[in-house]
Amino acid sequence: MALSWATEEQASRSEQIRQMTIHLFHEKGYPATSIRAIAKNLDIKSSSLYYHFQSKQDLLFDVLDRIMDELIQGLQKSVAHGQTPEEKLVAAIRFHISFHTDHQAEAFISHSELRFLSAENFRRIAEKRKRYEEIFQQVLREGVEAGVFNVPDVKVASYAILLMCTGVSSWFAEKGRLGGEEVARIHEDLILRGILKTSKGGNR
Amino acid sequence: MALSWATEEQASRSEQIRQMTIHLFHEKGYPATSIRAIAKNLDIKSSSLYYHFQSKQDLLFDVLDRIMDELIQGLQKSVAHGQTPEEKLVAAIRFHISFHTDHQAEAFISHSELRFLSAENFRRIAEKRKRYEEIFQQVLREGVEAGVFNVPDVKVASYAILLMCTGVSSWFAEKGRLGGEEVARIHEDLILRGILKTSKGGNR
DNA sequence: TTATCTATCAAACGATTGATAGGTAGGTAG
DNA sequence: CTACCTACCTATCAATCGTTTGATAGATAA
Repeated sequence: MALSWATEEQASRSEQIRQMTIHLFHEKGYPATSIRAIAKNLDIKSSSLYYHFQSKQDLLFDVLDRIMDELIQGLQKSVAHGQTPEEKLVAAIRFHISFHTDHQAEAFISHSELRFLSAENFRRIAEKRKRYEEIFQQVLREGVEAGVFNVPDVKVASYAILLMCTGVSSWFAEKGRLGGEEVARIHEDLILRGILKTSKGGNR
Repeated sequence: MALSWATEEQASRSEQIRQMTIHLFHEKGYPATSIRAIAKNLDIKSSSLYYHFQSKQDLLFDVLDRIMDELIQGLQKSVAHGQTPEEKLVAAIRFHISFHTDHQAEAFISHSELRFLSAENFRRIAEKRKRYEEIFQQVLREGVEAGVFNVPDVKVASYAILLMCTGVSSWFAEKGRLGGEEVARIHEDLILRGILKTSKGGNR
């Protein structure tokens, strides 16, 4: 059902619109991206977009909502693979960073364009973001209760970790000096050494 | 000379415009903030703004340029107070976070509105951003050379640290559970324990 | 064949955008 | 008094905005 189009060899027009929207929102942001610009890049007229989406706001919400679903689903799946809190945290960090290196545009707009959502749409997306953050916070809490993590404030720590990794999407370059895996490893080390009670992560 | 207005009891009109611009850019961003909206909030007409600034782009650059100057100047001054690399890093983190909690709007737009600068203006601001980052990287490099920091990649580490703290401006609430100093202390601990060779930062 | 659905188009709507031109009240300087 | 400067104003410009309307060619279904 959901995402079934992703496996088809040819993306539907709706999906083409979503991809182009993500691309342009990443470049210029929601207010500076006109409906006409999205249409022009797909070689159709702006009025044709309204056959697929009700409004520009509707398009923004649709795109962000799907990104949040991908994020939540991926994170849940990654964390489920780990047994100990430490393993779960590493899996979570690894997923979070790889998403931000592999889907830079999606990751970027998933927080940069939040303020352009209508009040009601913002509420719905914010709720999903909270769900995403709570998965991280749950892992941290488990580690604290198990006595392996030294975290004075779970909420602040989760924000610090998330934002550190989220920021990767703003500077990471596909063709850059480092690959996504190396970047992920460096962040894992930094975070683990920062919160583990027994200092394990040496120089690898 | 510069910033002399800041000490006057009554801000000049130019400064009023800058402050209102920062406020509105923070709320809505550059493209969604009209010249008329800025003027209306100051009870003048939009055409009057053009007496003080040449263009909307000029206003954006002026605002961002001054923020970057404040950041660089403040960071240099803070770091100069420290003797050891560790002291310098703590001072840098403390300044960076306090700026992001005390001047949330300025800090936020100093990275969120970068993409709306013209090519030439972007070049100039990006250069100042680089100068700012290089101060952090220099401190880290000193710590590595002195053998007290364990940092596999100075550039990535500096980004991780900066972005973690920069992100504070996106969630920190003046009236929230934690004050700016507590937030700063938590981040200091996390970072120091993450990069120090001898694990000092215990639970304070 | 006839009817309906899909996906597009041209044309136009009022509203808003950044910016400019020209004018003017009030203060300052010679 | 005269000349100039400061800081605003009114009025207007072309361009662009999101959106709506009505029409249409082609595919699908009865």
